[in-house]
Amino acid sequence: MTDEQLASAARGPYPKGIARRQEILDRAIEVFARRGSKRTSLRAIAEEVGVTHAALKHYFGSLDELLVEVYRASESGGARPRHPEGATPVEVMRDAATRNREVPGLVQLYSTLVASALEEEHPAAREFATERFARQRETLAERVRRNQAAGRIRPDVDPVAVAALAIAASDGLQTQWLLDPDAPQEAALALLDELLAPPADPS
Amino acid sequence: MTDEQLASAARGPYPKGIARRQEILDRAIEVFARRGSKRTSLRAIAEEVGVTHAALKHYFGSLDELLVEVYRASESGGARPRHPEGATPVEVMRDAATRNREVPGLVQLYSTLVASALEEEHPAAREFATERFARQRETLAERVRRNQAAGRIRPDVDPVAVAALAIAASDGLQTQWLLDPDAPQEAALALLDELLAPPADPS
DNA sequence: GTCTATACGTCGATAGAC
DNA sequence: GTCTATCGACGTATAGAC
Repeated sequence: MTDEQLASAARGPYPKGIARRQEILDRAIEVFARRGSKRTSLRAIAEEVGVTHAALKHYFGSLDELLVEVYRASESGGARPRHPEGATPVEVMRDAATRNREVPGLVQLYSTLVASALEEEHPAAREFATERFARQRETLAERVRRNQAAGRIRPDVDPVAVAALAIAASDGLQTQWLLDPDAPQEAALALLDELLAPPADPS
Repeated sequence: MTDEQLASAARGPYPKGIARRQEILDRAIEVFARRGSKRTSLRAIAEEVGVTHAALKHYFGSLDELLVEVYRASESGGARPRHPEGATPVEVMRDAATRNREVPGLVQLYSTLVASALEEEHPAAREFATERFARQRETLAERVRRNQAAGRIRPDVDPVAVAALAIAASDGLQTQWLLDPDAPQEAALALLDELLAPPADPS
């Protein structure tokens, strides 16, 4: 089976199909953003988008795959802040968290995807989450190294451990904050940032 | 409506009913422990427990409530390590994480409950998660204060922020580790512990 | 290729018999 | 207190219209 045939089976490689798929995805994203955390079934999305649920299946293969695509698009859709080279990993996560707060239901969607990823019968969600965590750890670890070289993060900490910690903290604090807006999300992230800074040097 | 009537509607207040409920719950816990992260529907659980799904509903009200009860019991069921008064909050979370690893499916169950808690139509899960986070933050913050008084944690950090951070880190690192056993769970928690320790004092 | 119509099996929930 | 019967909704699968 060629790559083209594979792609065809899953989503249609031809201009018309690709465009249609994107069109449906755009509508779906809009529906999610408007709905907030409300219930989302394949059939409900299909109805709001204006097609049958079988059409969604045709383009996306499964509900999980559609949800992954919607999350990917929603996440990268907002205003991208372009962090300066030297921004702290925690600062990056904090900006992401702030942006997430603007999009209703996005954190819920993420949480659902991660929970599904932990169960065997959701391969699409699992692949998404595993890949995303791995890539995030890599990217952030590299940023830690840059910060260490610039003297902005203590040199005696393992970059990968810092990355994993920052991701975990960001994810966990967002859900705590969503359940209880009094939970100290910003304060806790700021705290982590300070803890990672090198000991004060009264040069 | 009296408390007794309320309890009756939900779970049966009379000795026989209570005993039966506990009996069913015990079987359900055993089923979960044996099954690992496998699929869990009200009907599947009922079949393995040896009753109909209607009976489960009678005693637990909803699938969510049953899952919450199973998680509560599984979590507190294992060997309780009784931490020394002076144990660090991170040490406490690390022990909990280690224990969780021994019970297949427990972290998945927790993750499912938290994800459900973020959606409006799961009040039982939401109440469970909100309460649990709040209580955990309180308990851990108190522990932070004790550690600060004893000079084991730097005095200049906010106890509640530390507690929220430790919980988030523990939760997030467990899911990262589950998706990728190479993810630095222990290392990241150890790192957080070190960061919270007071600056070395060469007395 | 794109999409609809239709059907299958399972789900959580509910009503009423016993 | 526990069952059977039934409900509407779900994700998925497939045949075939165009």
